[in-house]
Amino acid sequence: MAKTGTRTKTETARGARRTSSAGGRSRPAPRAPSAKAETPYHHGALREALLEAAERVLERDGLGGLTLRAVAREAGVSHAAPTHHFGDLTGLVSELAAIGFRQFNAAMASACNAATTPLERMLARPKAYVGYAQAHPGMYGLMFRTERLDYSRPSLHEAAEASFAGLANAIGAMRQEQISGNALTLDQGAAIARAWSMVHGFTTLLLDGRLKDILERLPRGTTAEELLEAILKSTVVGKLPG
Amino acid sequence: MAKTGTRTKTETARGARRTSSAGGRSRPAPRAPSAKAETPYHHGALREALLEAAERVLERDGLGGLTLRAVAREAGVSHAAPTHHFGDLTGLVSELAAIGFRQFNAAMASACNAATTPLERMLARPKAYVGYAQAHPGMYGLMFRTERLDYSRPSLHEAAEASFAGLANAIGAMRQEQISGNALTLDQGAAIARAWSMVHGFTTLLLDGRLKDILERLPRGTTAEELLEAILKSTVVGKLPG
DNA sequence: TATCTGATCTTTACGATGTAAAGATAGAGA
DNA sequence: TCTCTATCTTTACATCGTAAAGATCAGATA
Repeated sequence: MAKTGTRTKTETARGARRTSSAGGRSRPAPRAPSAKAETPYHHGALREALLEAAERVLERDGLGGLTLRAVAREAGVSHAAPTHHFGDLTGLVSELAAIGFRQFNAAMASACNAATTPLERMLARPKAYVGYAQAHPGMYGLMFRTERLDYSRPSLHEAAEASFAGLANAIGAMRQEQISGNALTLDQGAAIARAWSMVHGFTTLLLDGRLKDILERLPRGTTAEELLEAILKSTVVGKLPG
Repeated sequence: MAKTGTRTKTETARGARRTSSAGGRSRPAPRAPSAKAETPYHHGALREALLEAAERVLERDGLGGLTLRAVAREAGVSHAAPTHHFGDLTGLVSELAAIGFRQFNAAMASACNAATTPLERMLARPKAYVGYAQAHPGMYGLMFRTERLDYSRPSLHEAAEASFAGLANAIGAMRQEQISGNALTLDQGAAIARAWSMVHGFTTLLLDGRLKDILERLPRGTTAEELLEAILKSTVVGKLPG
């Protein structure tokens, strides 16, 4: 998609760069954490810097703004630099999505650990799911909306797999069953797919603003979180263990 | 996204014009159906032809292939012709999405009408929902995945609104309540959001291939439809009226 | 120490896209 | 017949992804 923005800056913002001039330039270990200052010659840690830049661009300008060239600009390198580290846009996007999945998994795990009562244990995970998506809508869109993901990349495959495993285990715990990785009964599969579908669907619709109609018709001031909780409770009624 | 395809054809394929698609394209008033290879001067019904071309491109090449220029090529007109009818890509995409919503609503309505037993009545709508998405994955992606939709366009707004109204009514019927358009109780809102979230989430995950893991672990040969049915029945257990 | 080598980054180039603006064309009315 | 206007085509430009060739630096080697 061609950007129609007003920016007309010359592509290679080499002005900020700094030619070696400062003869000393001893940069043994990659970059002291002294932020910008000296732009390094070979940078030293471009890969990580590009991923961080990409996340900033994503959350600032949305999925449509996440381009190879925009990321390169954000990181202050030439537009072709990312290619060397990620191959192509799909590569960068996939690595960023892997980071997203890891953040996502960590958020759910920590929420589960913080839960104490059975009811809390039941609600913690889905609430963390939606909460992460609300806090990082760009990342969530990257993980679940983009078509440009390459799941054959080990990092992405593993992170996404871990996400699924966490879900399956949570459902298994709720049903007081051991869910083995191998086979599932139709009942088990339905329980997993149902939980995932509902939370993922809710999140997608919420981020797309499609639940606004419903929220506005609810008693004054009802939040999305309250709606989610009502859904979860009605779904799970009478199924609390113990 | 720059296409990296092999095509090198000159943009304005003014030679191959006419006779291409056997797909009807009746063109009412202008041009007697003499079927001579004459390319029409002003075409006469470009707007409709472009929308039909767009749907073909979408289902053939996916969301990423749906570009203004590709649609213009498919319709055999210059690349800038669509602009006059739709303003920009968002305009064309939004009008096409409106068509999709109308098809979608019609599919669900007819499925509901065909249902006879209470159980069928309960399953007909969600099954038609998923069925439409499976039959028209490109269209469904256009309606629910694209960010380039302009809901301020009356045609799109109305079609999407009708879709929501149908859902709300169905839930109301299931709960044997009259759901007025104005206000909703938390219970009602939760029921509507829950149903929509679940079916939409299931559809999205299914189209994205994310349910493959589950399906493969289920008893040999279990289809997505059977999984959906299991989900629906487990959700609705003991709530059938009558 | 001086040079070579490979990895990293920059330049340059090309075809693709969306969109704006100006030119051409034909159907409808004067 | 002539002009007007909506429709369609050409031309132009900024941006995008990506390939390929040039520049630069870190570390190994001689």
